[in-house]
Amino acid sequence: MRPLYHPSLDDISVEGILHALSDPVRAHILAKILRADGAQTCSAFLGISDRPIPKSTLSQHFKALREAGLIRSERKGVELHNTSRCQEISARFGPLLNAVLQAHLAQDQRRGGAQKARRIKRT
Amino acid sequence: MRPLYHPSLDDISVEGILHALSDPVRAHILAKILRADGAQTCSAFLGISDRPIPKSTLSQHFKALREAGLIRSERKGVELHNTSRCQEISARFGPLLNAVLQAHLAQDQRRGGAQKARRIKRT
DNA sequence: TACGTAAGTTCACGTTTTGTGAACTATGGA
DNA sequence: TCCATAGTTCACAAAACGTGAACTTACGTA
Repeated sequence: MRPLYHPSLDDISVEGILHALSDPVRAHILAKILRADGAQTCSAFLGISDRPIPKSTLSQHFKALREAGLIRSERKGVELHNTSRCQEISARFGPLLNAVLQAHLAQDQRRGGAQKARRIKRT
Repeated sequence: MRPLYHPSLDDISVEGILHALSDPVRAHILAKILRADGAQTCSAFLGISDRPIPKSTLSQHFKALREAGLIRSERKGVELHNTSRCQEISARFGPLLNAVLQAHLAQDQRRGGAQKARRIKRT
């Protein structure tokens, strides 16, 4: 297993962030990590969407978020502990991240996803 | 030639906007259209990047922006007049668009692209 | 009317990216 | 030592992207 790559702050790009968050599943993942008190494991997200996400796909999503600089992942035993890098990001990119997350959230609520959003929040 | 498709406000999505603007060329195009007083034609952007962009590629970029709901294009004779839909978008999506454009701009300036940004501004 | 030209679009096709099942690699118990 | 669990890697099919070449449309100009 390769070591986990995390870009330095300087290597994080606006286009990378936007691309990573242009996928609603990834946006959900980040939002939930951000909301959580402690770290979140990958498998906590297997049922995040209405259709179940395969493990391999989920793994790629985490890799995408990590390599875009949005999360930090540490191996703890058999699992991965994911925390957000939102603070660093916001310090460098200003209101970008909040605006994006907030827009996704508002959209979820606008859509019938009122139920879905609540379910995710609870989980 | 097919008619130009413009999504209604309700059909515009956060993920669509982010995906469209995760390409720096498209972000530049939108920024310039927004800055311009009147409408902008497509061919005004042939030299927007350091390497010249082929016409066909440019055409696809405009289509992407249009179908994401970010610009409105009207045929005027032989050319296309493109204007931004940023006002509508901001009314619905709040600070999202400004944050994204601002982040791109700041990044351009941070990079050696200080020159490039100035050149584009002038054009 | 018939040409020529300029602005975009469409098509075809090679390249890249994405999603996913299957096989694999840790790690932590019993 | 064996098993289960978490996540990764691989291989490959499907989708998205970039671009040259051919095409369409509109506008002169003769």
